Amino acid sequence: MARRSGSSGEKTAVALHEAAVRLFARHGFAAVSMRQIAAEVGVQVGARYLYTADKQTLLNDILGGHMEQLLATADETLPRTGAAADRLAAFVQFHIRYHVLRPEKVFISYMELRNLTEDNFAAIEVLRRRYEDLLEDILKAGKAGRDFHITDTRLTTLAMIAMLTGISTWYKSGGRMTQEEIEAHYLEMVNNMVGRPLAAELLASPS
Amino acid sequence: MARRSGSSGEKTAVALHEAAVRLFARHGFAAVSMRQIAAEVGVQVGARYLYTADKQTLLNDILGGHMEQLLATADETLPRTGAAADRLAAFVQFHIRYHVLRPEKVFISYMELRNLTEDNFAAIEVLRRRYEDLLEDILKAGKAGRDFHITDTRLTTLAMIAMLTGISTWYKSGGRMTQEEIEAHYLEMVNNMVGRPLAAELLASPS
DNA sequence: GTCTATATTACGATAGAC
DNA sequence: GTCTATCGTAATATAGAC
Repeated sequence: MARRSGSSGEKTAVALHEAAVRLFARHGFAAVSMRQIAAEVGVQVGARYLYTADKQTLLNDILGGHMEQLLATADETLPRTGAAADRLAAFVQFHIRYHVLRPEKVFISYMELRNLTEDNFAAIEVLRRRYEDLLEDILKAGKAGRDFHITDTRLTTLAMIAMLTGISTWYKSGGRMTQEEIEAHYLEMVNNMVGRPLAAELLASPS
Repeated sequence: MARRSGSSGEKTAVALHEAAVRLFARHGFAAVSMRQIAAEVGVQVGARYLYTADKQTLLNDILGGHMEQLLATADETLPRTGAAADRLAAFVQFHIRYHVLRPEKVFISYMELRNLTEDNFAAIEVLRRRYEDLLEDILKAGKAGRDFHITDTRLTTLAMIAMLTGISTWYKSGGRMTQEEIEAHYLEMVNNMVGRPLAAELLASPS
């Protein structure tokens, strides 16, 4: 993705990357041509190949870049110590906010995995697993400390991530609920899932 | 694959449908050509058009057929009366079993929505919403009867369906857990989500 | 850094032979 | 019921001009 020098090419590089993300999200990788991406930013197809060797590399750059950035941001945002319940709440909030802000990249990163070559796919899967492990480590800590009542941390991890990521399939800002309300509600459901139905009990029997 | 001498059109029709499902699931609608589908069952591309008017109709037939069959099977399988908790358990079991048996159609029905024309998409969305409402009606009944402690039935519906459908992204028969174990575990999580952490409490403090 | 032009290949869809 | 042949279009990727 490096393409240096003080050229106007830097602007074009960014524009081409963003156009590709937008078009892939809307129509799918296979349905979008290099011509369309070029046209979207106002250059000809020949210029498109100055920035990425081929279409496969373009997809891999988008997916790999997304996962790398997700992991880097998670690393610098999430606390590594403290009560498991607090760490879980932090993860839920982080995951929702990060994904709701980048619906297109999230969508592509899930939908276009099968259009990666075998090697590229394997590398992305390693990153994906690393992200899942951030959550599973929290669940394991909570289970070990008897804060969480979980039968299988791996299955719960997958269930939670599927549930949380699903938000970005329907979320629109300005919808029926604010992002804060959605976060609060999903946190409540996540707490319930780990056997800490605090909010539910309070709501069910107010004193 | 094999080419039959006096083969009937009915066999070819079924084979072409199944080949399309398999190829679309593996490579995506836009990435698969009518030629490939025909070749997969051993006929030429000209014959492919004897069975479906065009590629868009083929996709719509697959997605529409899947949703219609899902709704029909749900209608004849799920109880419409009884305790909300029992109806919820029945829904969870039905959903998991139906989806785990048809991973390819489930995958396509979610991934290829954007490749439908506007009209076809709208029709599929109606069916999808109708299925979601089967679950939401159960949640509403449980909430009204104070069996479930739910803040927002619509949000909980979407969260549960995302969580349950996610199973088909990783499930392989012969994996670490049996299908029965997976069902039991997901039912436990679903019960927790609606504020009925029965299993978790029993496990946490056995007498 | 971007353009135009082009080589090569493949697509969806149809027509007419058998 | 299926085949072969074909039309018109568009794809990826490259070469060379400016």
